[in-house]
Amino acid sequence: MFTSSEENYLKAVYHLSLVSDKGISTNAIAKKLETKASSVTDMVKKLADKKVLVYKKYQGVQLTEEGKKTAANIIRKHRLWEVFLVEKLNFSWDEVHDVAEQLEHIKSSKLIDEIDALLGFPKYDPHGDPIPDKEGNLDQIEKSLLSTLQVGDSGVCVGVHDSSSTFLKFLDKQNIALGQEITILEKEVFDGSMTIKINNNVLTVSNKIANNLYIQKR
Amino acid sequence: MFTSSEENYLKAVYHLSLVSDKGISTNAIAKKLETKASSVTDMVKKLADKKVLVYKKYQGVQLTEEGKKTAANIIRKHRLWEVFLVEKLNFSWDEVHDVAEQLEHIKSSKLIDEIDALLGFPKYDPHGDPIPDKEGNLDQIEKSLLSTLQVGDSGVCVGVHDSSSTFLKFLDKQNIALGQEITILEKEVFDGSMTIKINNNVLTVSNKIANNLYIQKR
DNA sequence: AATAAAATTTAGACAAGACTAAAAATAAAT
DNA sequence: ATTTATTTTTAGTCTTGTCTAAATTTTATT
Repeated sequence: MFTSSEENYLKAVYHLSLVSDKGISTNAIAKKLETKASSVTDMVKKLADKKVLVYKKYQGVQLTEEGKKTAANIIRKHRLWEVFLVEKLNFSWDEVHDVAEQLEHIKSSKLIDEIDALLGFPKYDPHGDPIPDKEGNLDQIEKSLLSTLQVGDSGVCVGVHDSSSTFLKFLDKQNIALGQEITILEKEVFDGSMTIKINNNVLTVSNKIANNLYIQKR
Repeated sequence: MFTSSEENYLKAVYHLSLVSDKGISTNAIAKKLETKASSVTDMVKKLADKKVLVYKKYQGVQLTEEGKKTAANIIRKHRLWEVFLVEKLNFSWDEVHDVAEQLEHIKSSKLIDEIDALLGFPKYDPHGDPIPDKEGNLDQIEKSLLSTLQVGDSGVCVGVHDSSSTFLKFLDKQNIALGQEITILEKEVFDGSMTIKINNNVLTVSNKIANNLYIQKR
C-alpha cells in the first residue's frame, strides 16, 4: 500500500517517462511536483526500497513493471473520477482536476470498478486522455498537435495538451470542444497563428493555442 | 481548513456529545478513536486554538457552535456518500463504512452538493441515521430500541445502533431490513430474548440483537 | 481527611515528509 | 584538461501526529 504522497511521486515519474524514456532526473520530478530536489531524493530512495522504481545515485530513476502498473492504476482512477464528475455531477471540464486529484487516492477496488461500470467503461477522460485498463494498458490513438497540421488538412478535435483551467475556459469561450470537426484554412508563417473552420465557425487561433490542441487527422 | 486527523477528532467529539452532553473526557475520545490519551490532549489543544472546541485542563472538552457545524458537515458528507454507495454503486450496507470514512474528507462543496442532488436530497443514510443539512441541523425522529418495547407493541424498523459489518450481515441473514413492519409477540424475562413478527416472519432474537435495533413505534 | 486508584497532562522520543544549506558528483565551457 | 556551472546528495532541522513513561490532578475509598 502506498501513501498519497508516494502515489503522487509515482504518477509524476510515470508522466515524465512517457516523454523522456530515459532515467528521470531528480530535478524533473521536483519541478513537476513543485517540491525540492532534496525531498525527491529522499522519497525516491523509499520507493526504490518498495521495488516500484530503480534508483542509481546521480542517474535518475526508472519505474519497474510493478511501478508502472501502480502508477497507471492511480491515473486510471483519476481519469475515471473526472468522467464521473462531468457525466454525473455537472462539473465542467475545467473544474474536475483538483477534486480528481483527491479522489484518486481513495482505497477501494470495488468503488472504482463500480464507477467504471456506472459510466459504461469509458476509454477517454473529459480532456481526451486515455483511461488505462486494470492492467495498466492504454490505447494510444495517433493524434497531432493542431500546430503541426497544414492548410487543407482536416480532422477531429480529440484532446488538449494543456489542461489548465484557463486554457479550457478559453476553449469554451471560443466554442471549441472535443469531438468537433476541424479544417485548416490558413496558416500564418510570421507568428504561427492559424485560421480554422471548427464546428462550422471560422476563427483564428494563436500559435500558443494551436500548440495545445490535439487533432486526429482524417 | 482542517486535516483529516482533526476532522476525525471533531467527529468523535460530536458523536460523544450526543449522548453525554457534559464535557467530553480525554479518555472517551481516546477510546473512540483507538488512540492514546496523550495524543488526544495534544490534538485537543490544537483544536481549541482553532476555536472549534473549548478545553479546560482535566475538565474535558465541549464543541463551540463553529465546531458543531464543522463536525455535522463531516458527518453529512459521510452519510451522503454512504447513500451514494448503496443507491448508485451496488454496495451493501455493511460495506460502506470504510470507504465513506475516506470520502468524507474530500474537500469540495460542489462535489457534495451535487451528490446530494443526484440522490434526491435524502434524509437518512442506509443505517437509518439522519443526514444533517448544510447548517448542521438534523431531524431526530423518536425511535426506541427494540429491547424497550413491550409485548403487543408494534412499529417500523428504522435504524441500527451497532452498524458493524457483522451485525448488519446477521440482519441480512435473518431477512431483517429497515422499513419493515415489526410486532412484539413474546418477551422472555430470563434472558431478554424476544419473539417478533417481522416482514411476516416469526423469529426469536437475543437481547443483544434487540439492543441494537431501532423501532419507530406506532 | 488521608490514602489509593484512575484519569489526565507533561516531557521526551519517533516516523513521515518536507525544507535549507553545505558537500559531492556530473556536465559544460574555456 | 582544468575550471566553472549545474545537478544531486547529504546532513541537520522542522512540523504533524503519534507514542511511552513519568508526573500531576481529580475521583473514589476507607
